[in-house]
Formats: sequence, C-alpha cells, structure tokens
Amino acid sequence: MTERPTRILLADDHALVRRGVRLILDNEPDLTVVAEAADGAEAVAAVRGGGVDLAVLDIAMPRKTGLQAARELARLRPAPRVLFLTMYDNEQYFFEALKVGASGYVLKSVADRDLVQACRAAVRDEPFVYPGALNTLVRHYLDRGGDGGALPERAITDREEEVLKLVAEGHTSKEIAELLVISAKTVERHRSNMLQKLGLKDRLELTRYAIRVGLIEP
Amino acid sequence: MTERPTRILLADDHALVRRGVRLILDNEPDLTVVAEAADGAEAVAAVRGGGVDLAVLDIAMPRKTGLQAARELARLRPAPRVLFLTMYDNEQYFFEALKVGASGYVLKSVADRDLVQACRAAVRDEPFVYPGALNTLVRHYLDRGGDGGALPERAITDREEEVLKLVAEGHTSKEIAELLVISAKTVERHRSNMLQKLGLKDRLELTRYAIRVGLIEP
DNA sequence: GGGGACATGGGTGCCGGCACGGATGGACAC
DNA sequence: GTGTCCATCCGTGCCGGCACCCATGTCCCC
Repeated sequence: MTERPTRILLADDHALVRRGVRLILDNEPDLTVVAEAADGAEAVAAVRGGGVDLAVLDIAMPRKTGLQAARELARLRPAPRVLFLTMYDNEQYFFEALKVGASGYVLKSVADRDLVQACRAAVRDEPFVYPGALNTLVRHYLDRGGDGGALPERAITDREEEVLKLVAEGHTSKEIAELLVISAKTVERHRSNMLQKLGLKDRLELTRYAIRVGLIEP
Repeated sequence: MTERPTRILLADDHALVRRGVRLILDNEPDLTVVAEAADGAEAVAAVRGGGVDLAVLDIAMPRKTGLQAARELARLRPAPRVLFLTMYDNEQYFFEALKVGASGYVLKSVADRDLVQACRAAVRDEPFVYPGALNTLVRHYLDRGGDGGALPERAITDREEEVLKLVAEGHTSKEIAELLVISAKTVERHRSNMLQKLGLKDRLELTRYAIRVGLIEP
C-alpha cells in the first residue's frame, strides 16, 4: 500500500485529551495528526490552512462549539470529513451532528475502542455511530412510523445558543441585551422560545441543559 | 535506583482520558498505572483492594465525585496520596480539594505539561498546584490578613443542604416547604443564608454549585 | 408572490426570588 | 446562665422571569 496516511486535525479544549487522542491515532500507520486546535475558531482556521482530510472535533469548546465549527467546515472546498468526539450521550446533539453532515459521532467514554475505527470509516465515507446511538436512531425511526430519513428540526438557532450560553452563565436579560446589543425584550423572546422548544420550565432547567450538552461548565 | 515504581490508580469516567493519561504516565519509568476506575465508587473499591500508592481522580464523575471518593480514601490505612485532575479552574473546587487533603490539583487543560511532575511531587509528600492556583492561594491568604492555614469552615448545615438539593432540582420555595413540612419563608431564609455563606448571587449559581460538589446531577 | 423561519421590538400581568427588617425556641459550650 | 449557633417563622418591597398578546423586517424556498 503506497497511500499516504489520513491527515487529521484534532480539536479539543483540553490539552490532556488532545495528547491522549494523538497518541492513539499516531500509533496507527494510516492515520497522522497534523494539527491541533483548542477551540472551534482555531479549528476552522487550521483546516482553512489546508492539508487536512479529517477533523476530529470536541462538541463543547470555548469561543466556538464543534457544531458551529462543523457548519463552517462544510462550506470549505475541499471540505474535510468531520468526526465528533463528545462526552455527552445526548440525543439532541447527536441529531445535530448528523445534520451538519458529520461522518461519525464517538463518545469519549468508549472512544478508546471506537475512535480509530470511526476515523477509517469516515475516510471511506461510511457513517460511524457508537452502538448506543444506533438504538437512538432505531427508536427514532420507529417513533416516526418508519418514514425514514426525516431528521428532527434543529432545536435551537445560533442566536438562541448565544443567548442560552449567557442565560446559563447567570446573566439577566438586561445584561445579555447589553452584551448582544439588542433589547431585553428580544433576549426574553429567545429564552422563551428555547424553553418551549426544549420542553423546559425555567432558566434553571435551561442552565442544567446547557451544562449537560457541554455549552458551559458548572 | 532500585526503588519500585509508584503504583497509580486512575479514575476518570472517560475511557479516552484514562487511555491518554495512562500512556503519559506509563511512559515514565518511575510511574505505573496499576488500576483504572470509571467513577468514584469504583475508585474507592480499587484502592481498598490494596497496592495503590497514588490515586489520580477526576473531580466530576458519576455515582460518586472525586471529592467524595477522596474523603473516603483519606480514612483508609494506609491512605493513598490523592491528586485531582480536573477540567475546572474553580476556586471553590480548589479549596474543597485542599480540605480533603489532596496532594495536588492539576487542570486538564494544561495537564500534559504538569501531570508527571505533580505525581512525583505527591509521592514525595510535596504539594503541587498548577500555576494559576498559586495566585488564588496567595490572594486568599492576603484577603485574610495572612492568618495562614485557616481554611474556610464547612459552609452549610445539614438542613441547608437538604434545601439546597431541592432548590437545585428546580423546586420553588412553596414546593420545598411542602416537602420538608416547614413554611416557605423558612425555605427562603435557608436559601438566603446559603447564598451569603457561599458568596453566590442567586439560585442559579446555587444550582451550579450543587452540581459542582456532586450534590445533584445536571 | 406567498409562506415559513428567524431576529427583532413592544405591552401587560402574575408570581417567585431575594434583600431587608424583625422574632422565638432549642441545643450545646464555656 | 449566658452566649452562640441553628432552625423556625413573619412582613415589606423591588425586580426579574415568564406567559400571553401584538407587530416589523429579512431572508430563502417553492
């Protein structure tokens, strides 16, 4: 085999995780980590620099989440394959990942087994989901009476996510309004919309949600 | 040098992190990972089995947090050294870690540099804190007029903790009052006292605090 | 061109969170 | 026994969260 190894960008805000993943991947002859990034913005910049076949992204990162980064990466030419590496076995994020065209979704809790496999699958343009997610997929399929590919709508918009982050960090509507340079009413509107979309009760549940999906830290 | 290597227990709920840390530590001739655990309960059980010199604990773990596990480990004979490995650069956590007698506190975001150093320091019974925490320590020392070792008292009473749990779970004062068979006013009084003691702003911060110390799950 | 999603803005009204003031009774220590 | 801590309770007042109503402008898609 004379093919060159797959060139990988690795994005995670924890140096320790990057180091561990790098050790795992570089151990494989057909995979090589050519760049690292500590947040979503760095990741996009690195891929833009070229020479990246596959981006392995953490979902929860400062400045720009993995999902936001993936949406930007998808618009690049040539667009790299994208693989999500996440702590959260969360249905919402899983479907979001599918919608931004990810090739795979790997849980950190089991990634030592699956990661290499998922990288190779991504390069071959085959989807890879961790076993637990398969159940989610099937259940979802059945719930909808087997109408197939129809994925749930994106739950929250980019703007709403901005607001969510700030709400969960404990800012009041007025503070958020000043930060985003909009009226407090609009902030409340976004927050209210999210409560309804996500089926939550108040900003406290919103906070727990944000922590669960890794948008903020406790 | 004929000394046997330091035997380490590694506890983190993410297999990927464990694998990365293991690769880093096993690469050092004087350190060897002899056991892994995916949560606090497993960690305590593993150490109880014997043969562990040093426990490297993630703070945020399911079932039992690293802090809770450390308190139990401190009661064992012989008690292992304890080193915290955490995502959170958080003052509250940091002091909690000191209080349970940790030898060190290492941030995941910089752990690839510091971890090995911190392990060796722990074995020599020297404290190790990451550079940023040093500032926190010094500031805290100065704030108290240099009275030294006096660590903050256990902040909240048992009754307050009961209330805290319910507050953090999203119950209103009235609901909590009914659950605890006291008046809503008393609930608010407890909550209010906790806010003051812990230096927090509102029930949202109270919730994040409860999640941090492992009282509830997000 | 019309329909739908999104972001933006406003008004009203209720209720709960929280700060501030006050109080009592019980447990334990010095 | 006096002092201290804790749990219990009450009133007042302000402010913010949240639900409900309304509207506008801008996209993009069919």
